[in-house]
Formats: sequence, C-alpha cells, structure tokens
Amino acid sequence: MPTRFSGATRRSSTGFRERSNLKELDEVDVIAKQRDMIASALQAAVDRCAAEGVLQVGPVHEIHLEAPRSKEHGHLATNLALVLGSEAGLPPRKVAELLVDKLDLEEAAVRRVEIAGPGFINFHLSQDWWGKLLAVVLAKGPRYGRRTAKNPQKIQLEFVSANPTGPMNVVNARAAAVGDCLARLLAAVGEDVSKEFYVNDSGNQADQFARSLEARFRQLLGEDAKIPPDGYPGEYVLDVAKELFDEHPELVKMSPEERLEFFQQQGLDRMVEWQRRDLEAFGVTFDVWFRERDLHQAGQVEAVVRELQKRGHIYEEDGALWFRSTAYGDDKDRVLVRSDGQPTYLAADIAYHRNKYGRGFDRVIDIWGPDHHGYIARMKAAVQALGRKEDDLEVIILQLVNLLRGGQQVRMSKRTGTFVGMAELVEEVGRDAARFFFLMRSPESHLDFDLDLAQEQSADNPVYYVQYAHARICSILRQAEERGIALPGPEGIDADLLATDHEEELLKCLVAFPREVEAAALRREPHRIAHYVQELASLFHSFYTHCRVIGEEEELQAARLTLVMGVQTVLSNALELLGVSAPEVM
RNA sequence: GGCCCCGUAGCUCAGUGGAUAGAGCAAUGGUUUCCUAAACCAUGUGCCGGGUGUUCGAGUCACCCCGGGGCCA
Repeated sequence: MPTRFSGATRRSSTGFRERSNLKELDEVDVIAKQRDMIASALQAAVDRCAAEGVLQVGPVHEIHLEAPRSKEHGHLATNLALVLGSEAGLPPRKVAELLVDKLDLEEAAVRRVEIAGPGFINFHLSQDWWGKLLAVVLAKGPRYGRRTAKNPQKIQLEFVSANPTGPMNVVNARAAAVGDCLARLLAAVGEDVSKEFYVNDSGNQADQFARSLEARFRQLLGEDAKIPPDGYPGEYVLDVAKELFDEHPELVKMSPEERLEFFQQQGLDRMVEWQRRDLEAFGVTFDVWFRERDLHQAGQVEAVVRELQKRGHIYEEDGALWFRSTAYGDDKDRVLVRSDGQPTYLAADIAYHRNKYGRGFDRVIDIWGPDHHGYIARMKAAVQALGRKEDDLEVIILQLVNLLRGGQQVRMSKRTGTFVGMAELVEEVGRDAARFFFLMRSPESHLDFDLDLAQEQSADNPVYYVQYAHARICSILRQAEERGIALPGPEGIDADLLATDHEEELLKCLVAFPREVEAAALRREPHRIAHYVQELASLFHSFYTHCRVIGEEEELQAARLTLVMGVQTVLSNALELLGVSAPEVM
C-alpha cells in the first residue's frame, strides 16, 4: 500500500525520513532471520543425510555462514561441506552435493544455490528480499545497526584519566576518541555503559603540582621563588596561579602551609575543569569523574589492603606489605604499603577497581597508554585476588601517536615548546577530522597522524570524502522535495529495478552494517566502523556518478530515492557511532 | 635481560581459519549540456619478514628466528 512521503507524513529538513508502521520488520532483523533460515535448512539437510546413512557424521556444532568477498560467490556462503568432508571421509564437493540435494529452502528468499570451489555452498538471495532490506533500514532509521541485548552487561569504561598536573597530550586525545566511540558501540549492541575519568589528585605528583603553583604564586608577588626540581615548569602553571591570585586576594595573607593546602584543592580542581572543557570541545563527555582523593578520604585504600590481607594475599617483608600477585601470574610480587606506612599507587588503583565492582559493574574496561602495559598483569591479579574473574577486567593498550607535519615527525618536547596537546590538535584540524583520524587505525597499532592531510579539504582527506557523500544525498533529497516528487512507501518499491552492480553493491553494504557494528563492539575495534563508512561512501560516490536518481522514469526514480535514503541513514548512523558530524551541505 | 606493539604493493594501512590477498595515497591517462568534480573511470604493483608445525585449507592459530618501535629493570 503506497504511502506518500510528501505532504501528510513527517519529513526532516534533509529528506523524507519517515516513520513506518512495519511492526514485524521493525522487530526482527531480516538479515539475521535469513541467515537463521538457511542455517536451519542446512541443519535439516545434514540430519536427513545422516538418518539415511549417506553421510556419517556426528552432530554439527555450528553452521558458519558468511558474506563472500567476491560477488560471483553469492550473498551468503557456507563451508559446511568442507568441515564435514574429512569427518565423513568423502570429498567435500560430494558432501555438498548430498546436502544441496536434501536442502529445503522454501521459507528462505533464495534464488539460486550452487556448489563452487573446493566445496562451498553459495546462496544467491532474491531481488525481492533486497527491497525488504531497504524497508527495514528505513523503518529502523537511526536505530538501524543498533539492537537490544537480552541480558545487558553493566560495563564501565575508563579512559583518558590524564594526570591533572598538565595539559593533555595526543595519546590522551586518541584515548578520548577511541573510548567514546567504544562506549557508543557497546551501547549500540545493547550493553549498559558508563564512561569514567579517574582523576589522580593525590600523591607525590599532586604535591609537586601544588608546590609549583606556590612557586609561581610567589613569583607573581615579586619573590624569587624557584619551581621545585620535580615540579612542573610549564607556563600553564603560571596561568593557573594568576587566575587563583585574581580570584582569591586572601591568598596573600595565608601561611605557606595553608596556601599549599589551598593549591592542592583549588589548583587541581582548576586543572580538571580545564581538561573537562578540552574534552567537551572534542565532543567527549564522561558520566563520572572519579577523584582518587575521595578513595583516600573514605579509607578505601586501607580497606582494600585489609581485605586482601583477610583473603590471604598479603605478606610482610622488610617492613612493607606485599601483595602476592605472582599467585595469579604476575612476574613478581608488589608492594602495597611501604615500610614508611605510605600506600603505593598500586594500592590506590586496586582500591579504585574494587570500588568499581562495588558499584555493580559486571565488567570493567580500562584504556591505558602504552607506558602502562606492565600494569596489566598486576591489576588482573588484584582483581582475581578480590574474587572476580580474570575477564572481568579488560585492558586495552593504546599505542603511540606520531604527529606528522610536512611529512616530518613533529618532535614532542615540553621543554622546547614543540608540544602539541589535545587542545591544539582539535583547534588545528577540527573535531571531526581529529576523531576520524584517531579511529582509522586499530587501537594497538601505532598511528601516524598527518596534520596537513587532516586539514585538507580534498578527496585525499577521508573525513571530507565520507561527509561529502552524506551531503550529496541530502542535496538529492532536497531537490526531490522541492519538486514535490511522490514516492511509494519503502515496501512499495520494485527492487528488481535496482539492477546495476552499483546498486547491488550498495545494498550488500547496507546489509553488512549491523554485523559490522557488532564485530566492532565485541572485538573492541572502532576502526572497523571508520573503514566501513569509507567503503560505503566510496560505493555511493561511484553510484552517484553512474546512476541518476532524479529525472529517471518514475518507478526507477522511486526505487533509487529509497536506496539513497537507506544509504543516508546508514552513513549518518555510522558517523554518529564515530562521533563525527554528518553535514547536510558542504 | 624481561615484557608489549608492529612487520602485507613505492608510502600509510585493512584483512571473522576459506575461494584469484584488498583500499587509500603516490604515478600515468581519461571523464562536466545532467541530482555538489570535496566526485568518478582506467592502467601497474606482492617470497603477506623468514622457518617449522596444527588444519581438508594459514596473511590469519602455535612455536622458533630476524628486523623496527616502545615500556620496565
């Protein structure tokens, strides 16, 4: 039944986003359903062959169906016959023949089945099915690619957690982009995610920062104060000192001890605020900003040491308290409380992780910089010593970022002032480009970040390339709207008309999106989405050059407009996952 | 010395144990009466660092070696 896009139904400024009432399509993922139907048909065929004795095999554990790379191999393919071949003692192609012979695919939208290569069984889906797929994409709209989980995990994702004693660097920025994207991906597959930033506002570094502030403060008063040797000489410390000086004239009258105390609190708060603003400018927000200070004040560091003691994981040696982390695979035991009674950083970190689980998280994912890989074993040991499973803590180590300018590596040095921090980077290349570039590589790969390319407004710049595809679609839809072109509903189009390779490739790409999201989320690999969206944009640009949309014969125009809306939806959804904007005009 | 990451086309990198290993860049040549040329099309490129093993099948998994980067001591 045709519905009209123009006129009565809702429409967005960019086109004909429409709210469909395709209830059952909205609920069921037709792609997954198609897989399930083919898989169960294969299962039935195996059972029948086994019952008739032509195939002597045990129960099949898993039927693997994949989308082949090459289109000659159909839309879905299974290696089932190859797997069963050795077990049955028959050549795989023979097994495939037996299976295909017994295959009942009446329920499935399969147009053709063939045996190919060493024994693959390839399935070609009917064109009609592609029309249904488009209907699903449009019906789900922003929710296409998202799903709900039957038993959502409560996941805590901790990332960035930069020391509040200085500006954030480019690895922090990479962590922000990756962490935020991962949070979006996990939410997209139905998990319950909380993003957290851990503020190391205690300990020696925080003390040194306060002392550096004090020195800067005295300099403002005209005194000849020196930054302590382990302090922070950066100019930003002077800026903070100035701010505090202007806002708190009473500081002048305080004793040095009182002032130090004040700087410990207010100075670090100022830095944290600064970080929060920089992150916001990058489009990254956190659900929780957790202060290490609070852990100490609540006595949780002592508490976790006591708990480990009670559980028998602590021993005393040389006046210090040691955690027997080797019992869980660490290469040596670790000090938790030094002989002078001071807890170590590790003790606080363990207390922090206990706190996380105490808040009811099923799983904790930490994203750390490359300098922390040595901590994985001891933290995992601690988590297990506290009675959790090893997998309840997952650590992603981000590798280094090399900034390139003019083809040359930008040497990072705080001393020589060639330091490019997160804020400068976002300022220089823009939020979208920065995020996209950070998400192009897998987290554990070293990343070369080409500052020149990121700013280029050309085809070479993948961000613009992808965004341009979206803008072009918006342009088509605007024109269709202006001309008052009426459309059938997505379920009313004739999908047979989408017959060119360009169109088929696009449809296949749209189908693949939910699984791509799932893979990216489960494997913690956001870069998959960056690659996917480039692929989709590329297919669209090619389609755009070769196929007209507006001005074609009415039915074809309708079918292509529907296809283009589907592409728009998926481009926009994918970019949303990356945290990159999808502009309507460029 | 121990550990982590990487090694795939000239460069930067993708690559769920599957079929003839891909993309972008760079190079060369083309495409605009027509929805945005920030685009498209065509052409070439490989001991997937090396070896051994597991497997019906290995760029992918295991082990060893070589090389680059990093962390710790």
